[in-house]
Amino acid sequence: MKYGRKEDVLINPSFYNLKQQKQERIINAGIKEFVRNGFDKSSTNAIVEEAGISKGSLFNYFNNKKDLYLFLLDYSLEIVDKIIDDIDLEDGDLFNRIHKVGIRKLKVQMEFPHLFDLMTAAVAEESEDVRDIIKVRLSPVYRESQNKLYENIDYSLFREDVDVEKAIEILTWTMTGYGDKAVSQLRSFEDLGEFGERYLEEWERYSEILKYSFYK
Amino acid sequence: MKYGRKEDVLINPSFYNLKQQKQERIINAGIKEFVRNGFDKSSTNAIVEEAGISKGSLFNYFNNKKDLYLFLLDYSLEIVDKIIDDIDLEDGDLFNRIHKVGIRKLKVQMEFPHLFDLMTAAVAEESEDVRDIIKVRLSPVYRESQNKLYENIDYSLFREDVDVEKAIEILTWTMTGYGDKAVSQLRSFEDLGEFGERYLEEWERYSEILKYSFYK
DNA sequence: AACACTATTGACCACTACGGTCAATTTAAA
DNA sequence: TTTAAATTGACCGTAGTGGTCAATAGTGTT
Repeated sequence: MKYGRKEDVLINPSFYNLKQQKQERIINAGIKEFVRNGFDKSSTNAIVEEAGISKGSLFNYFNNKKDLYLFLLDYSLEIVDKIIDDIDLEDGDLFNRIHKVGIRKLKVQMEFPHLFDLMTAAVAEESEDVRDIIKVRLSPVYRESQNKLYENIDYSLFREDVDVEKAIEILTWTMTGYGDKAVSQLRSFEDLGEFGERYLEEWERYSEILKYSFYK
Repeated sequence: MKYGRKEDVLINPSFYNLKQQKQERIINAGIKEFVRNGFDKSSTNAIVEEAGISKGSLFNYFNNKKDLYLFLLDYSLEIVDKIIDDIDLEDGDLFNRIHKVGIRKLKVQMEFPHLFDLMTAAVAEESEDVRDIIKVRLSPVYRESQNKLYENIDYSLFREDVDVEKAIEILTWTMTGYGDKAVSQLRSFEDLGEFGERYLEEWERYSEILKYSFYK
């Protein structure tokens, strides 16, 4: 057989035959461990324990630790790609655009809480085993996302006396800041749907403050 | 001898006889490793390598890994305490107060780049060997710092239609955001003094934007 | 009930890195 | 030259690593 030999692919296709719930448990367990400890110091034992499967199963689905990592990275990048693709370039209002992206991100985070953290961790990853290939796979997505998120933005909506670049930075930092705060409070909520609504609603308050400050 | 037995103290006093430069190298190496990997996964081998001393020396100065960690934590907390004590309660302008604290923090970070990160990492530390004692030592300082930083602030300076609580959050997130950005750019500068000046100068730009937005 | 086939397990392997020790060596002081 | 103190790094028992694979459990077919 020329194509599809086991050595060529990251993953054993039988992984996709698992119940979706189990797939998600494995994906989340892997992401969580790699985010927390980086590639080298992450333990496959810890992953199987968190996922509630055996070591043998994990290494049945994935050839080795590295392939597992790369699968998770690709998995995350595809999701980001979809979000980027969905950006509506017609709407030049930065606050609208960020709000829409926020909704999409939130929905993903309900299923995969640390998925976006994996990408920021990957940027800082130092392990020689994966550093080079991370760069190859990550940088085009990064470039694209940065470009498209700010493409065709209507800067005339901003007040003339405000430094647009710095304003956008403040907006970004506020977003991540509020995101972190929300995640840290998430433990107390059981109904993630309700939490999501509250989250988006309260985000509007922050957004309004900055919009009032930065817009004409 | 009743007091000062080696078992009772975190540190062998001969550590203080070392040249200050060497002390700082050891402190920074330890902080860096513990911040990056947490207590359990931090390696004393990595620390001695980074510090440029031998394993025997490290365990001569400190009884064990745990005492080293606690020494570094206490060392950091004392510095934070000093900064808190220096807050001028007469000045009710939040922006002024934060600016002054920022200057103090910056000076510390010139000598100990990751010192404040050790405290935020300590909050999230999960190792059972140190988790309990961290809480005991950390929480009073945290409480004090939060209280005093916002004590006697003149809220009448804020516009009536702005949510002060959220405004302060935005200010905090902008501070940490810009701090992170600055640290990530720090590699390219050799003269830390000059960098510090630029840093504070540019911080003023962000501060002005928010001040203009939030104040009457 | 008996069979065939796949999915899943966890004991096990060779190996690496760990925290900590201490006899031997270097350095500094007297 | 002698003595004392500071520093080293080879070495120890232990624990945890990524990965394997014979054995077992589970499922569907006849």
